[in-house]
Amino acid sequence: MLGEFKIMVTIKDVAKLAGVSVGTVSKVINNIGVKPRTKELVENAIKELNYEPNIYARGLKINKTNTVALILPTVWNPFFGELAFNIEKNLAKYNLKMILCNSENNYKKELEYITMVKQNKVDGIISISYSDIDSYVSTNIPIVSIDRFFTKAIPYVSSDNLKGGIMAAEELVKAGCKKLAVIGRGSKVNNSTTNRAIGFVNYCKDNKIQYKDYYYVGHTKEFEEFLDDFLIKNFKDKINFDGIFAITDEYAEEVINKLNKLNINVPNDVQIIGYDGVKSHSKDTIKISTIRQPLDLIAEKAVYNLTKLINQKSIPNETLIPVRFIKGYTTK
Amino acid sequence: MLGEFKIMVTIKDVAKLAGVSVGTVSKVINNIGVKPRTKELVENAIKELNYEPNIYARGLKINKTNTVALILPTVWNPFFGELAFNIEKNLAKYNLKMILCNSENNYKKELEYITMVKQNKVDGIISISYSDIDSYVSTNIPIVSIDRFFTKAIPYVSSDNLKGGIMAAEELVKAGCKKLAVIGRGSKVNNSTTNRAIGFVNYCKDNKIQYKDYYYVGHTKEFEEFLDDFLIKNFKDKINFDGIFAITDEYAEEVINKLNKLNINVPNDVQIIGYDGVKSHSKDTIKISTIRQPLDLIAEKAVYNLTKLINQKSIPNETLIPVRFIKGYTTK
DNA sequence: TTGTAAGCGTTATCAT
DNA sequence: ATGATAACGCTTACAA
Repeated sequence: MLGEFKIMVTIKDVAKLAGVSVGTVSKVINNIGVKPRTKELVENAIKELNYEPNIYARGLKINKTNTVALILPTVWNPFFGELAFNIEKNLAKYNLKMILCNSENNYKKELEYITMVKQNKVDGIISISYSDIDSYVSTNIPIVSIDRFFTKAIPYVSSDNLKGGIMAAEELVKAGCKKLAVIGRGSKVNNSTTNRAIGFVNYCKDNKIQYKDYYYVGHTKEFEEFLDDFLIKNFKDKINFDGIFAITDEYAEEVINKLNKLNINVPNDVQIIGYDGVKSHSKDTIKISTIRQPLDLIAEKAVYNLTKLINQKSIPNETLIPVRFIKGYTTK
Repeated sequence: MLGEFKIMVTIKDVAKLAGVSVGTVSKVINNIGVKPRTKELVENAIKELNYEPNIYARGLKINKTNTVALILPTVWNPFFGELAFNIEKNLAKYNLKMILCNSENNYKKELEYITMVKQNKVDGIISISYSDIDSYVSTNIPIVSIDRFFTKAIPYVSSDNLKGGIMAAEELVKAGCKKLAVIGRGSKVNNSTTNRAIGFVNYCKDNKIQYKDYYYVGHTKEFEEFLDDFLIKNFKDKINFDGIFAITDEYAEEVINKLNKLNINVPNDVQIIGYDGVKSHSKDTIKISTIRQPLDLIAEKAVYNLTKLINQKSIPNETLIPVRFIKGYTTK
């Protein structure tokens, strides 16, 4: 039965029982050349005593924790939930454990975890932060950012937002839309969403498609007004756009709900494409047409990059993961 | 700037700079009686050197990690996401970090984490497991279970399922229902859902209300058939029940969708109450009438109990958290 | 009140 | 191939 021994059994006990030295036991544990016969002896002793190496003693020597901190705004959210799930899964491949931190966008809590790296509590950090902590973060700790880049040279992994924006425009056009609009909100430090809008706009310009840009930089509260304004002005009496790219699925949903209230039918009057492709759980299906971020691949790459960093290898500063259009009911 | 020093600064360096002994520095760190003047000296040195105690060295001595493992099926799910969020939040109050493990109901992965307690990697465990790991778990490791109880004396925290079942019946009756049914699925080791059904049935019996029990013990796949069967038989030509208690919101949704396909209107023809009251994110609203599990309180209590356990204090084997009925659109 | 030093369990170096 | 031992950074008796 597990956990049966209150008293700790140490490498010394194993050595004594096996009739060898502690050094030899250590070698067996770490797979360093020992005679098969000796190895067997030691392994038997380990089994018999139910021995587990004490990770503190080991950590004190080799300065590794095999633990990584994941900092995100909150895991209570389908997007971050899916991401956290995938990060943990990928860390497990490297035998790394994940400490989870809900920063709730509080930069102090974020910094606390960065301190942990120095305390040797974690080997590295994967961070999704939209706070302005750039000036506190030094580049010589192993840290990988997801979804946004810092002003400093902290490597980041994100979906190919620019391409995603292009794709959204492309798909709306393919579906027959003639008058496009992009709507969404972003902060100064969040370039992910900005890039989506830029990609969209670029495509329209390059292909001479009529479009209007309603990308708003500022706070959530003001954006509500901004959004209402946009809808009233453009959909109350006439229908000014037949294709809308909402910068996130959340905004897409909001737009759809509000359009419904104005008696505008989606997708017949207006077609809508969102961004993210969030699923509430692994078997969930996507309803809104969207540009899906492959969170499994983003997680995989972020973890891979972090392990490189932990082992002092260099990695590219930017890693872009391709996105895909998923058709839902909001496009024809 | 954080993380600026590659070379580790130790307690010795602090002692030297402050002109005191390492013992004194240690005392300052651990708030043990030192002269104010000395304290100041040491604290200045700490600040100047940007010193952070090495948790491994400390852990080796005092055998504490200030880390707790949370084992759950998957964080990629609104219910567990909310729970994980709240657990982390409450652990933080005690200065405890949370290692997250998605077991995906794989008992081997669960056991791996239980081993970690022995390795001193974590101080304790909070586990939501529906696997049959009872025989592997010893009671002398600090572990608190959520939502189910083990055959062994492992303390658990859960919502008051029995009361919840009673409440569901009560509310359906209050809303005018005369012919009730409870439907849902449970496994042999999951007594949470079983208790909900029992509570429901008991209330009906006690109050002489017409009811039928469709609680199914077995696998998900078979249950699909079971559910279809139930609906066809009871709602295809006639309407046999006007009030249904679904053991979880998920099942409630399924029932509603399938009833819609049979052209049965909810709540006019049939009223439905679910269980859980899951929110996708903190600002989400509840749509289905439901018995809500207060995951914040469950988390709080689970963490509290675990800290007691870690400090060798005894705690009650069972902790029940009251539930509340939340009215949604599925009841009148 | 402060300093000294042993020891926590492991790894790694150096002999053997 | 194996054994003896120093060292990792800290806490904690105990001594001063």
